[in-house]
Amino acid sequence: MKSTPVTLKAIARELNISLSTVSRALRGMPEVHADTRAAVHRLAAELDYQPNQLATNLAHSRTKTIGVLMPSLSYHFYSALLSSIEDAAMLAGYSVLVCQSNESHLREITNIQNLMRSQVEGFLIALSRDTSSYEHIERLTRKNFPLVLFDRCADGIAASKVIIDNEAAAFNATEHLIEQGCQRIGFLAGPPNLLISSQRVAGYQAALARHGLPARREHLLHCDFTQEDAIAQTQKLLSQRQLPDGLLVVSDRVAFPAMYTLKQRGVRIPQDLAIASFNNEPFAALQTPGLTSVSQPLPEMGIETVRLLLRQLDADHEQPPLETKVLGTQLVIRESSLRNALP
Amino acid sequence: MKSTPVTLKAIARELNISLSTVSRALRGMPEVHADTRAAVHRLAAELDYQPNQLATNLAHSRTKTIGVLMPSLSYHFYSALLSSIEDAAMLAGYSVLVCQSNESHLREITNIQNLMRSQVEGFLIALSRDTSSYEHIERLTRKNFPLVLFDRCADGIAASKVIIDNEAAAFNATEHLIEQGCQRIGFLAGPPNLLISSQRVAGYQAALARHGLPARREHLLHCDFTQEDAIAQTQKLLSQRQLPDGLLVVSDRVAFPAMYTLKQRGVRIPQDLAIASFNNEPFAALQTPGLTSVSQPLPEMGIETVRLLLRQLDADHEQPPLETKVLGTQLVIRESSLRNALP
DNA sequence: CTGTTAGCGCCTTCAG
DNA sequence: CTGAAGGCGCTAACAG
Repeated sequence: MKSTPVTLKAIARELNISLSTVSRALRGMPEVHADTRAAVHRLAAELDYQPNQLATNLAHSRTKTIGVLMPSLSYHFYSALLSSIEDAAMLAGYSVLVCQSNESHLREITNIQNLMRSQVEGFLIALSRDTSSYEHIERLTRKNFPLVLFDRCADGIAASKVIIDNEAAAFNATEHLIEQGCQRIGFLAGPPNLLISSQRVAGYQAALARHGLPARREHLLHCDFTQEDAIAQTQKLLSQRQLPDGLLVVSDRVAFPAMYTLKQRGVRIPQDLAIASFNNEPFAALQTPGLTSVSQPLPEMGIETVRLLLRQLDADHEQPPLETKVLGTQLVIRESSLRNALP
Repeated sequence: MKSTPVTLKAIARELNISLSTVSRALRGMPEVHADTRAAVHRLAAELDYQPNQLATNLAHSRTKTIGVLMPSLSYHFYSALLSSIEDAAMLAGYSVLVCQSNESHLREITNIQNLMRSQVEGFLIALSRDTSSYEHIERLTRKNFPLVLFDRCADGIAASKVIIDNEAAAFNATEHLIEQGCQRIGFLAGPPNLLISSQRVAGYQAALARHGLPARREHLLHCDFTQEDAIAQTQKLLSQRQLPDGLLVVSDRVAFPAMYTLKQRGVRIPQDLAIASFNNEPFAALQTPGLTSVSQPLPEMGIETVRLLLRQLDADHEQPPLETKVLGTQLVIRESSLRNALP
């Protein structure tokens, strides 16, 4: 049996004063008599009064809430990023409503609708893997609804963005493998429709070209981010006539199962095959051998994402300035790619 | 410049009909003329009308929302559980508001307050590591506020609970190590104030006793769930005079860094030290050697948790029946603990 | 310093 | 079938 919630009206009645006085007292407005204020606070505490945020927000027509839409919280990358986003938002007095698209285009659309209905004041979105058209996003931008895309972006959407320089990062990682003596470098890339995929492929190919290495078609494999597909694609790679001696991987969560599969098949890392990956999740350091991986500046990314959104939120009734923030990355080198140092 | 949102009033004015007719039409109430209804729907679609959920909820005094409070979404266990909770809740027409306590007692308290203000109709809570008193929880139970504790529970709280049989699971895992020939089994346990810790310790000690093995004080180490402490405690274990030849670990996220440290130090797994752990995260299978781990029925746990809450939600104005649901687990045996099969 | 009044956007009687 | 009126809990002028 739930007791009826305590309202302003209730404590006003109890104290025989007006509702608005109670409201003022509780919100610490100056023009309330000390005694009244004290009495109100005492009773409120006693009754464990909690303001109804729905009502407050409705009255204010302002929720101070932002909606965050991510592919999946079970990706370490996103859950870690979420923490930093929440912190930055809280610092600015905003709270956060999170939704997972589960990599589904459809769910992304309904999530956006739900968040809209919840009156979020702006969006932070990383697109789902299966998002193939951007009508739902453009509906927001057309209304000038505050929006920042991060990590998973798409070309041609007129929105602020926070990304890393995927091409440069892939270039560097590939070049690192080349410097370690790799001649035939494969790429376990992400789904082809994701921009992060194609950008990383571009960087990878640029590095190969730069060093006069051929970009073999059969060494470029696409895989979604599931463990099953990671294993399947790795096996596919292993079934080829000419095996690669270096491998770039689109993300650690693909690289882990790939390494596992390789080790199972007796491929020595890095002697037979050197590996470099993206994201530098905590487990990368715990792999045997330690996994070389591109570290993304998660805290900074969260802060920047929120900052770009706040800028739009504050620029009320003005043309919000669009901005694309490109963050730097760092290749964290571990044993999985270190062949030169080998005996 | 954000355009003003579309309201019922706006489309009523536009159509020269009353607001309530619009409301009825949009909600598919039967008593609306087909033509009116069509016109309303058309305009609503054209204007991309989104009902203001704040207002709806306020009018209904019902949010159909439940609050979920977890230690951290970056633990795979919790993010996976969240998915199943969200699915189950959605199926019942509820949405979910998630908060992370970040293992902090204080944050847990403020999270509960915030969720209360957001008018959640009930709570699903896994206690934080640092939660040392339960006043904030009992304040809820005293009001008969719908609440289910899961995974991280505490004795003496009068609430429904969904847990696994920690003692039995630890017993089985320990016994498995004994059967594999381990004589000196250590336990990298969790923080002592957590019930899951002490229950697992109890099961571990019971198994030792059952098989006439001594429970050495120095082989029982407590560690929080951070990677740093996992490594530190493992090193502590290794610095002892008599090393254990078997090790139970409170969770995979502790076991992974522990295995890493052991391998670094040249300890062979399982030959020198057999390991079993809890949670059976996806990466457990990808370790070398594969990590033996207690698998928890995540989907079932999410469903049960929601079910117990719904039961309270529906039992409006009646004494909600308390229930503790104990779920079974399964020990997934992999190479990290298989000594008998060794050559 | 305090009370009254009028909304916020929507739902729900109750009359037509 | 449709409209008008009151209310959800709170805030914000506007008077005293």
